[in-house]
Amino acid sequence: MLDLKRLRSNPDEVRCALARRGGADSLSRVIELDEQRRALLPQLEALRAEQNAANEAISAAKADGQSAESQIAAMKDVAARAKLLGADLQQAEAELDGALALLPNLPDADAPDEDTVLRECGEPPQFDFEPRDHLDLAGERIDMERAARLSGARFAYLRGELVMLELALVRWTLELLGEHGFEPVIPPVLVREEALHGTGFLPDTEQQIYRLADDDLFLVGTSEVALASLHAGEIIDAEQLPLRYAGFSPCFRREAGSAGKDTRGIFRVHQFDKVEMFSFVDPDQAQDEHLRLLAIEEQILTTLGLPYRVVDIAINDLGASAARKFDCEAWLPSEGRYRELTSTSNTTDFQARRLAIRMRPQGGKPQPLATLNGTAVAVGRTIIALLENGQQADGSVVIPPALAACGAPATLPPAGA
RNA sequence: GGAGGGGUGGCAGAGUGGUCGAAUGCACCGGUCUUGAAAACCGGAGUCCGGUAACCCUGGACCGCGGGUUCGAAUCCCGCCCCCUCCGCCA
Repeated sequence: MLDLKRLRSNPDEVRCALARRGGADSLSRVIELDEQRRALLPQLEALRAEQNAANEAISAAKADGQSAESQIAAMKDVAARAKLLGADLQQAEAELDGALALLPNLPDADAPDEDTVLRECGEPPQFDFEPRDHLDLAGERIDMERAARLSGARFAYLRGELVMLELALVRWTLELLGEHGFEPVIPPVLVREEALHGTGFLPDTEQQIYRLADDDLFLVGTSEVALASLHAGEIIDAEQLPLRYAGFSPCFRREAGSAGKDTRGIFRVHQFDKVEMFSFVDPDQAQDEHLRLLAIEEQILTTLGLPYRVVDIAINDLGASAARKFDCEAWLPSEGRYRELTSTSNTTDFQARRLAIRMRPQGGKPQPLATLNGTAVAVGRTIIALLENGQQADGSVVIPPALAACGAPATLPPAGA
């Protein structure tokens, strides 16, 4: 949610910023509705003031044992007018809220118009054989045919050593994030609609979200939703910031509209596990924190020995809540190209405003804070990258030594062995 | 799932139609007193939306959330959310 006051006092600044992502038109509608609201509000408040004054007079009269019939009769009319005006105002506010909710966050001035590769790190492995893809390497340890029988397309059974690999990966990541000051969290994955509105996934991406109609609950596509809501409605002392959380949860995505895309394997599935970083910070620290999250993502990829590149995401692909976004894409030998593994967004005060999360500077007034999120490890895709980059001629896979300490096997035997 | 009870300011806790934004206590901040501290005493303090350039001032709103009744609602009525107790069920 954008700041109405800023929008009012600097409409041109906001319009220019929004124009970069094609949202300038809806801005005029918001301004119009805001003016409408502010025209109605004082009228209603004047009537209320009149009522409040009359209430005192009536109570005083009654206390003195006098009749207040004439005043009560007069106030009936005022009450009736206030009721009508109140209905108008309510309607105007509802329309304003609706229009405001449709406006995306203002992009960072540095966010590019086109995806921009910032750097490539690590060397894609050279094979003296034709590299296999992750499904071939995994064999029945990724069982999609049986999963399809159970649940339909884009589901998988993860089996055997790959389960141990996942658990080691998660454990290792949470420990690493702990060293960076992130508290581990396992959040609910079924949430109410407000949480999705608050994080900007609604009304932006409804077709991606599973809904349990009987219970009015939604399955989250990322623990970002639950972590952001952790402090919803709170005022946090500035000295307590930054607050950093590492959420571990399954994620659910309908993938409606991606028919035919990435249909082989577990690159794009309806359910996957993910460790997500989430930070609440002073707005002045938001850009630094964003770079910090990106650095951690890179540290993880580097330690896992995965070649990757960093992409500064184009404004049109930011999503409603992000002002700037960096993706890390890992090299996939079977495809001969980089594919998205992690993503980190600076959502500035956009989510904090919607969720009413504020900070209180020492002795000062509450003000919005900034929130940021970043993938630490998207387990499924990371397993893909580990399998494909660590593969040997015989189909076995060498697992990065860092994971051994958390219980991962040093090598995975070839499929079917 | 069944039966009851309850949601009031940072916390505890009064208030069942009228000068209630809300008693009282604790905690908090400032002051007086004191060599200093404690105690005592005095005072202050919430959030949001307008009027405003404005943290002064001023109008309005906020007693879980949303409606309704009424001249007037923390208080009465309806719906929803949440918490607690008992029974049943259950990983």
